Amino acid sequence: MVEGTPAEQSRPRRGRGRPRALDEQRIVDVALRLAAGGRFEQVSMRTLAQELDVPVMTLYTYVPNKAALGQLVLDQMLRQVRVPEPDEGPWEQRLLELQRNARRVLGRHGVMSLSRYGAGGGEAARLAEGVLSILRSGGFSDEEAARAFTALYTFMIGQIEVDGVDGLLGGRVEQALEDVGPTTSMSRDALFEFGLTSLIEGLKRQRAAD
Amino acid sequence: MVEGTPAEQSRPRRGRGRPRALDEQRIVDVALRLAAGGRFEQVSMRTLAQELDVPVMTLYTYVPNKAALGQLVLDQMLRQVRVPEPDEGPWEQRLLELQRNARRVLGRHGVMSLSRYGAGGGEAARLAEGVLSILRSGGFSDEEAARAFTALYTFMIGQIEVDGVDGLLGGRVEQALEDVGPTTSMSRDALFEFGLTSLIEGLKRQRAAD
DNA sequence: ACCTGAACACCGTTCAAGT
DNA sequence: ACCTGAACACCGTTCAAGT
Repeated sequence: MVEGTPAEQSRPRRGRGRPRALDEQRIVDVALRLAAGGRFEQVSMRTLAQELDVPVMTLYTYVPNKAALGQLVLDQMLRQVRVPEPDEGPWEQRLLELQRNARRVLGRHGVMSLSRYGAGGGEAARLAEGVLSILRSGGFSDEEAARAFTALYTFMIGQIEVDGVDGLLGGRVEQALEDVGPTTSMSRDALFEFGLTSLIEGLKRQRAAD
Repeated sequence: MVEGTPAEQSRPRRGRGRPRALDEQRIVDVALRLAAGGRFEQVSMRTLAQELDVPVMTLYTYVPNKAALGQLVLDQMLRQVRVPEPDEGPWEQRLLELQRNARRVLGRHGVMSLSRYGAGGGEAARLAEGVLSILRSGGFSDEEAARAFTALYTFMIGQIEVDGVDGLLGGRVEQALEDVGPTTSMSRDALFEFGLTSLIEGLKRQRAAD
């Protein structure tokens, strides 16, 4: 799909057919950067264009609309999530590590409403397959693995959502939770580990019970 | 805080001081109705005003801004979530039932991005206290209960988020998940029960292990 | 006090015209 | 083909003026 012929590359400035001012990748990169610390929804096409020093409508030469751009950005984020290799420890640990990676990557860039941009690109499928194969290596049948996947996915979406609010509020979700009632000495990271460990433990029991 | 004097109530039509065309409750009710099947964010102040047959700016006499209205709407929704009484069965079952209730209520009205409107009103605190007291009755210490609460909260936020997308897409989340990989014969309701049961089971083990 | 029209500062995107 | 200015159909909210 890469089109650049040698001819084009050797004389980029003399181009008669006006050199493409932009490319999809650059748009996605800058969108990702602007979204950092906030939500992708908050980045407007106008702001993005301004940052790229280009009129707004030029963006639409490369991307059909904002939703499509969202999918590209999501895919780009997910690409950075590493799936642990089979030899990197027991399956529970690999599963934990994968989810840790995902949370870290999604947290580093601005968290977007993940569930809203759907599976879209191939990266989501890659990660899903990663989770499933770890579960299978842990003795889950296909059906059991699919069920467990859904539960893990739901928990992760919730975590990202909560982290997202945290980011927007400047680390004050604990405050909000305290206002509501419970207090714990655990950090947010520790609570994530705790919840995920508990869930994995529970899923293991359900499998054994089958 | 209710102000209505008998005098006012006995001659509502003759009011010299122009009868308040609206009240907060009516605005919240209609907002809740309009949000049904979608997201509260999608209901615009303009649409809401139109439905109430009132100029947009009149709304701002009763409500400072849309975010504040969101909190009122959220509180109104949470008010409908019943907390099971202590004599309604073992704690695991009561916990499951409470979460089921919450999901049903939040699903019936349009799901809003729950986490985005924060604790706000007293209803969130009421439900949190409900969950905590059930956990305590299950032998969790305060600290353990707080940790477990966070995990359950995270899972619930994720579920609501996923349900929300489901609603917007017309029940096609399964489709999206299938595209990504895993398939299961379970319904979404069954998967919710499965995930929650697993998590509760895991939390129980973590408590026992302490 | 309660109410409200006009206006402001934004959105994403369509459309027609430019090279 | 690639690019783009103007315009459209929206937002939430401020402000000043009305009763």
